[in-house]
Amino acid sequence: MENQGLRIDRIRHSLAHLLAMAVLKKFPDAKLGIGPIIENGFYYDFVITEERGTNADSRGRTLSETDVPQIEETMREFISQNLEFTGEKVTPKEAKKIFKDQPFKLELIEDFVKEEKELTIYRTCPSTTYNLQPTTCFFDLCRGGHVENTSEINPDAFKLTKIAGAYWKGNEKNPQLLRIYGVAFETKKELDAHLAFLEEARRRDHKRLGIELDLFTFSDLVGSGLPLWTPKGTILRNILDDLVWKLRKERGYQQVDIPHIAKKELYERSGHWQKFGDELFKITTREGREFALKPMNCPHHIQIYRRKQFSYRELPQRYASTTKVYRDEQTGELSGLSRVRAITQDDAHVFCRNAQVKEEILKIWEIVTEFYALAGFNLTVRLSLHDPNRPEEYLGSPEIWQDAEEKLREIIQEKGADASEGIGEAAFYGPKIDFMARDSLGREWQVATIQLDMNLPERFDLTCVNEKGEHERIVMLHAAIMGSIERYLSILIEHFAGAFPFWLAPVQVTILPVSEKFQEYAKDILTQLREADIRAELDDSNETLGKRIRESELRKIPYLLVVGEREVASDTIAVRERGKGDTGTMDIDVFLERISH
RNA sequence: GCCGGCGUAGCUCAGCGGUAGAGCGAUGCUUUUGUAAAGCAUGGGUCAGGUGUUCGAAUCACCUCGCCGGCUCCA
Repeated sequence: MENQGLRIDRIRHSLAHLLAMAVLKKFPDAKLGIGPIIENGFYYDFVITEERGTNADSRGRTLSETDVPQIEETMREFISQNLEFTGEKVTPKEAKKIFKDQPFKLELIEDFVKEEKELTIYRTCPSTTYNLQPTTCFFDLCRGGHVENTSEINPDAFKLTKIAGAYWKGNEKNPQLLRIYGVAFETKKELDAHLAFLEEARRRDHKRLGIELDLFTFSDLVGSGLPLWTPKGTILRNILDDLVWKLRKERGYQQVDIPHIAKKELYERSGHWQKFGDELFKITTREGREFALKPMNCPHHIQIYRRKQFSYRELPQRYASTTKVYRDEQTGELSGLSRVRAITQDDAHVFCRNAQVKEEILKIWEIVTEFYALAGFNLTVRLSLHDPNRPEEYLGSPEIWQDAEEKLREIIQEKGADASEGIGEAAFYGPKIDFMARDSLGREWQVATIQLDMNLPERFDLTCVNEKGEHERIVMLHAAIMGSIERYLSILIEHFAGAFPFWLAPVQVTILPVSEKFQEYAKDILTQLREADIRAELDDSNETLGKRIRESELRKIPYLLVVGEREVASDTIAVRERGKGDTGTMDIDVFLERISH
């Protein structure tokens, strides 16, 4: 019996070869990159140039979307020919001969020789002949892992999905290749399920839903990556932020407020000027002084701490600000709310003694757990460590790092959390405990983060006066609960498909009078709801009741209250719940009671 | 930033060398509505912006801006 996972991998790998064959059939001069398997499928990289005419301005023909169905069809033809994949070991010389027209393959051969790896070449020989060098067979440099015969591949269980650019060997200094992606499964049923998942993800896309639900907008004049928040969207932001603040306040945090720019010198001292480089939005004043929009809040909070000499008795000092940071992301990296240039962080910094670190981290951990439980997220934990092979990317000595990382590891152990460890995932000033949330579609997102920082206190000489009257070095904790409100909202919108739970819905209740005659009663209900702090609206527009119900359902309002003759007579409301239809008539007090928990 | 695909009314889109269209939304009137779309009428566009080609450009070319999918990056 074959292992399921291996079998599907072999199918995907084989399809990558067939993809290359199909592309070569259409573009015999295509240069091949690599074609590995990936999650749910495979891809293959190519350079495709086809001379078109001989005049001076002839341009290389490149593959376009319209070629994809044809390539897919060719792949199916190959599958139906019951082709075999046969591998044999070759010498570098033999390999180079076979791939003499394939510069990328030649480079790989060189790499393999350097690494003293064995060279294997796989051969597939389709019955339809076409111009493949050196014979009609297709050869690929490959360590194996194919199906034995294409008859093992279900021709209806794969699909080419998209074309994209990709750098050779993933390095942006290398030439860019054309990458064709495909998805593949053992059965058509699995493929259909996957395509349905993609469709569902597309349906929930926050960029689409956010505009539809009128939560945010973008303006070409304001600029890309700079979302503008509408009244409804702002309600969402404030609800979330208030919640975080409430949890923080209970644990001794204090709000502080800071400007959005600072002098170059601040960021030089913190290390951000060097570390962020081109990502800083820089400003030169008329007097020629250099400022930057803040890329992080820690240096500002640090300066608040530095305003006076603290006694150990006054520690920890816990400062929180919900404020924006600005990063000049490359335009191609921007995407909806997930990746923006103006990022609202719910940022806090704890200045404390070494011995207080554990307790403070546990407090933040509590906030994180409580906050995410509200949206129904289960969190997983990752300990993000520095990469010892790239010391130039981090501040501070190896000893400091080891110490800090060990401390976090202990806390995670004590919490009994099942944490993974991510080498190279640390911040440049310290290791982190990161929290990941799994959304309703099963996708994982990094959300909250707790960072232990022993470096910035060093750089800014942060101390307290201890029991002996000495200046004692303190440590800093960076704690963001949502991380970025923009990003967290993008996750929430998709998680709930825009149907926010009652506590979060920008509009919680819409009142629908059956006709104009019941407007007064409806207004009376509206007042009562608003007095009870319910975010309620009245829809008395001149439309049929059915139409107004439809519109409110599409706006994903949690409750609709229909009031007409019967309700006026009995001083009640008819309650319709989102997605559930009419749930009956009740007194308004009963309704208020019902929604209060 | 790079590769590819796009940009037409508030939204979704058609038109693709002969001078601007539909549905929804908006506005007005009629209707006074009982749980997912009442009827009629009206308005609405420097066809993203710019420069060319052409007798003529939404349509073709080039540049800029913006969006989407990837790549690179994400402290």
